[in-house]
Amino acid sequence: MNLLEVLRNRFQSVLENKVEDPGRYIAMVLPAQNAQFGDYQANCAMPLSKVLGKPPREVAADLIAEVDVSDLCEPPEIAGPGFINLKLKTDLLEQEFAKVFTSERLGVEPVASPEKIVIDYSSPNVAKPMHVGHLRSTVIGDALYKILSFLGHDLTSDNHIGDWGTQFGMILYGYRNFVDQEAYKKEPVAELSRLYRLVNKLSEYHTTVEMLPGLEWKLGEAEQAVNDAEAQFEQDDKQGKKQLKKLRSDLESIRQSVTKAESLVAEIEEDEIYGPLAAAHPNIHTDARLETSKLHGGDAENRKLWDEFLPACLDVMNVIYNRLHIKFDYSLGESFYQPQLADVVEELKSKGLAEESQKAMCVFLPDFKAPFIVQKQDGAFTYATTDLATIRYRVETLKATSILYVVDARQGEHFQMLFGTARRWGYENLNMQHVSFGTVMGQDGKPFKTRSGDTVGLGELLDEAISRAFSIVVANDESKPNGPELDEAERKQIAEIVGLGGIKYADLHHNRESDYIFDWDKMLSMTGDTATYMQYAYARVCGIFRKADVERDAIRQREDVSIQLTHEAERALGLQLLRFSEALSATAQELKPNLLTNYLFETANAFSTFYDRCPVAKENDEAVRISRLKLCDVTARTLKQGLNLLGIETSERM
RNA sequence: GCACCCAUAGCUCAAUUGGAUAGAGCAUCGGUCUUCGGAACCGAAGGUUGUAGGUUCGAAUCCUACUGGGUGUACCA
Repeated sequence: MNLLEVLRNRFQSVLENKVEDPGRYIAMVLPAQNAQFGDYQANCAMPLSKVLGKPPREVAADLIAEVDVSDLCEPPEIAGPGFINLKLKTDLLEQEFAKVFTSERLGVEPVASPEKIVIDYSSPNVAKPMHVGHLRSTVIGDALYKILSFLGHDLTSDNHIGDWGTQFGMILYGYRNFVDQEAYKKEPVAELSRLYRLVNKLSEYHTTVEMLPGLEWKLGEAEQAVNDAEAQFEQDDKQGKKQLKKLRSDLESIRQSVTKAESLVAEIEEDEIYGPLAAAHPNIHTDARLETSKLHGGDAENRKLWDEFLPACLDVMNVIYNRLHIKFDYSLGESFYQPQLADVVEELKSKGLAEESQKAMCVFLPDFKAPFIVQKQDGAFTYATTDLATIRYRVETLKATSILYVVDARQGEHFQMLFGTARRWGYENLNMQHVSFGTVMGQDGKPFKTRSGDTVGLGELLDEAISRAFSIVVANDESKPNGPELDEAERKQIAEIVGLGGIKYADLHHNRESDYIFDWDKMLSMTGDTATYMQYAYARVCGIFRKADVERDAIRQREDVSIQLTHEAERALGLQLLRFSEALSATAQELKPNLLTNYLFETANAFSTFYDRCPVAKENDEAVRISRLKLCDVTARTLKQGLNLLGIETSERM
């Protein structure tokens, strides 16, 4: 049973007769902010006071009189301006706990109307090595997949791999001109990735050289503007001051771009290897694009190379996914939709949605100045086209009623336009949602650069996490009171669980919408609000059963002993465990895994307090002992289930 | 230029979407300590929620202006 829902239902039946729109008032029945106010609170009396024309405390008193919660709660109390504080009866908690105790699903009921949800996450680009940004999408997406599935929805995960874009042209060009066959044979993907970076660098060089005069001219203009403004500033007011400041900051940013451009150009030209290469390939930028359009146009040679490169790239990606224990139902990359793109554009044209503008085929949407380009001047399709084809496929073939995109916030505008176009195209009943997340920043507070290629590789990241976890596992094992308990293989396995859990948790426990600073030490820290803390709590519960030599199954048979939540810490833990379903609903509602991590942290916390205050195995009174063992059992199952839904594993020993 | 986002304790982040005294973790200081697993527990200190107004019973949250930062912005994905 979802306690919050039950309470809301009780309020609903009364509120329905009082106001037109009970919904918003019902939503004001909430978990208590502070334990001193009870377990739940209803905050609707204050806003209702206006509608009903009565003082809020009087409204609250009426509500209390009419809402029948006597079977659930102690008599409600009115506090402050009109808050209604609700404290659940302990014997209700005990009854409910008994139900959760015997429930496989820990009291979580499947949703009434399941949806068919396609969730799109990870979506790396085959040419570039995966980095922490992909990790964030992957980890959040996988957690949402698991949570929504557990709640009873029908989920399909789809890894929309970037395997058909401009970057492939660069690889093709690189392979044609610069490949080191030895290296390619040894480690094909590493070599391809080198080629990509090389071509990218050289073409960046040429575009920069082209841009530089324009930039320098702009710099001169900006300097002039600042000088003029300074001359005239003297008698000017705030307005002028502000303008000057603006001009100066413009100047500064242009100056920076010029410096950056100059140093890039100098770097290449002075380099013994890059310099001659750049000189020998003046048209690399357009030629690489040409390779892309040859591939798209069905060129046999390029297609053959593509067929050769792609499996190798996928293998490398799959190594990472396997290590993270993440699987996809589908991995339909951009190339999969390639044959459908022309048709999509035709359809858009025939429906009058797409029109030609500046030789490109565009969809113009009311709220946007920029067009949504579905076909470029040169006839090539864009990722907008692919994304539209993908929507059509997901709806018509996969039967999706809902599509979730776990993608970087920087693509927000793209998705708004995509959804806008899709709705006009005929998918107005489809629920499309951009599950946006913030940028992963470096220690300097600036976004991780992906182009320069000097980001932390995901493989190394996992290695580092696991090796740090290993030394902690060893240290802990060796300091156990009765000597070490784990052999080498167990230590390694636990280190992996702890290390990977640490990495995933670091991503999940932030509100996904905010940027966050990537920090090795925090990510892999083993204390505080971390996966380890909860994994450790789990291992301690298991330790109780093991040391006391009690089978958890045996405890489940003890129907003769009822649960008792007499001690303050027992009651707090019991109530917390009953809220699992509430936490999952909130997580699914907001698509925010951090709501679940918060819940689990609070649960582990409540357990640690209980564990400190209430003896379990040492307790002499058998009824109390069994009751506490039951609490321990549900704690263990809740932590394990909750962590698993986040893609984090547990171990009975650590 | 236009659009969107952000600013919360020394640091990293929360805040159930407008609720009561803004909470955690880290770091700091103090206590528990012959441990049912101390990777623990309890406590203290730390805040004019960027600034100034406004809306109302009530604002970190909504509105306006300002300051400082970020992102996107016609053919990369």
